[in-house]
Amino acid sequence: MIGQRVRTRFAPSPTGYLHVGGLRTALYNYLFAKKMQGEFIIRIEDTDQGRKVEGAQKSLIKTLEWAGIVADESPEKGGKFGPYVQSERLDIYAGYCQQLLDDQHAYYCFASHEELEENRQLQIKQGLQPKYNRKWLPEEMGGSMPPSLIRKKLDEGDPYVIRMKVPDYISVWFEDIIRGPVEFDSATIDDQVLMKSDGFPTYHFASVIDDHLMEFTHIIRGEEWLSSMPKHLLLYEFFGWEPPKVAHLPLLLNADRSKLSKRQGDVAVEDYVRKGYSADAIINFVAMLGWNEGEGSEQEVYSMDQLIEKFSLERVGKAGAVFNVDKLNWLEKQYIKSRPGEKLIAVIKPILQAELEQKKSLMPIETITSDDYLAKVIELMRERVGFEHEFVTFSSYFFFEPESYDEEAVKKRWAVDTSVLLHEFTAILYTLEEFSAENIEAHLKEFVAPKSLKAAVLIHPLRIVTSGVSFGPSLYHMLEVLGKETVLRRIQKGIETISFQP
RNA sequence: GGCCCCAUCGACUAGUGGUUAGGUCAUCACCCUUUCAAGGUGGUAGCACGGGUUCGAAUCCCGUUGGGGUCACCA
Repeated sequence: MIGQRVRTRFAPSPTGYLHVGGLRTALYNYLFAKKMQGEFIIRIEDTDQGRKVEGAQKSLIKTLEWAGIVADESPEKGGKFGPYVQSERLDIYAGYCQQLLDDQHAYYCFASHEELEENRQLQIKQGLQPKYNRKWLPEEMGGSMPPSLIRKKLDEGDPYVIRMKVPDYISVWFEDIIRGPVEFDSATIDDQVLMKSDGFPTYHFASVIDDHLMEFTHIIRGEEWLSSMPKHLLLYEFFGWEPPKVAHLPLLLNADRSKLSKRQGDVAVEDYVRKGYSADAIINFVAMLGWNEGEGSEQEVYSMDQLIEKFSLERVGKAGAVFNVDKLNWLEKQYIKSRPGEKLIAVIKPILQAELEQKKSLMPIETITSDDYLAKVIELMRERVGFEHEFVTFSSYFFFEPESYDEEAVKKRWAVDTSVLLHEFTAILYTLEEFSAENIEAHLKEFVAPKSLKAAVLIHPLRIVTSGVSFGPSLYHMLEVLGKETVLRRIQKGIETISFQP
């Protein structure tokens, strides 16, 4: 193992969407592998046929790739350690299970669900830890079940599971990269089922075998697996294999510090994608939930490449971290502010085009869908939006006529003489040869000065009639971008529909 | 309940025996400003508690409390 190339894996079960906690686990595995110039692999753990969801495997991988986490080996990509789907490796598990049976490290168990449940209830009632009572542990392994009876059941074809025999009176010890030494007493470890009655292995058995066969050097997974670590270690010992190094990540938490769950917000990466968060921000955010550069660094914004360069398991914290959307939102804004215009245009254009199929625009389509126009909108709006799609939805007046005028704004800014003033000023705008921000501003001030009025008496109404709302970018620049024709049309419409409310 | 893990501002965290306990988000105030943002300045706010060890503990040890995970033929 020394000097061996680092290999890590993310091993989700295809039961649905990708959980943000899963994304972070995948990310840390990926970052660590890449940092060490090693390999990152995706393996699908579909040993529970009942929970398998059609299409989940594909969407899981797709979402990871969307986030920039691309595997070196996976079910779709293949690799020399395949197959990478556990349901396609059944014969492998069967072989290793037989070996454990032969070596008396595992035994057949014919107990029914009812029997087990009854036993469990009894133990709980007695205040004991629910554990299998070893009724079917054979005589030759220290139990009380005669081989003949086991043989008979087997011959009759009764359904059975295969359990591992946890050694008595030993302690299992290991060193967690994040947590340090952890110790368990074997008395607290149950005789875990290795093979289910449907012939499929359990997670514990399959993952240990695959982790070994696929030559992973480091297992990085959530803390919820910490307590099943001793079972896995025992299996490695039974087989005489060297266990990989392990790191158990702290959990992601709800605001109330319970394990991050639905009910209290979105947990699926897909939910965040749908809301408009970018991969940059989500990766950055999730990376900082439990890891930091340390050494006095005050950097908050990291690219994937920077994360790879700086990541280390030693600097992963031990305590759970609350998934705080406020910080995510802030990060998203940071990325929007610094994202190159072309990239934003590429994202915005399809959104706009979809909108244009729903709604009619009075503006020239070729103009408003041009890169040139979109670039101008972006420059005016990039510090004012929280998501990329808001370039279209939040400031829709750059593409569509205002459908209404903000009532409160009108009430506050529309005076008795506003319509008249606007009408007069329109005449000036009409004559403008150069419809530029500077020119508009100069003429507006010129118009207003002799009347000893403040520019605000026109500025606010102009914003209302052209945008419909009371907030937005610099008015003059906004008018310039909208263009003379549109501005004149909207002023006219505004004067016609808005009336002074005393 | 047994076992295991964890514990610095509301949130994410820096800190590894000597710091006015630092940064970011959020929040508050002010500045900038036609609006909204962005930006700038400043503020509020934290070492869960109790014992040790030590000249000296956020830092080391023990305990308490609190939180979490896990105890399936689910992963």
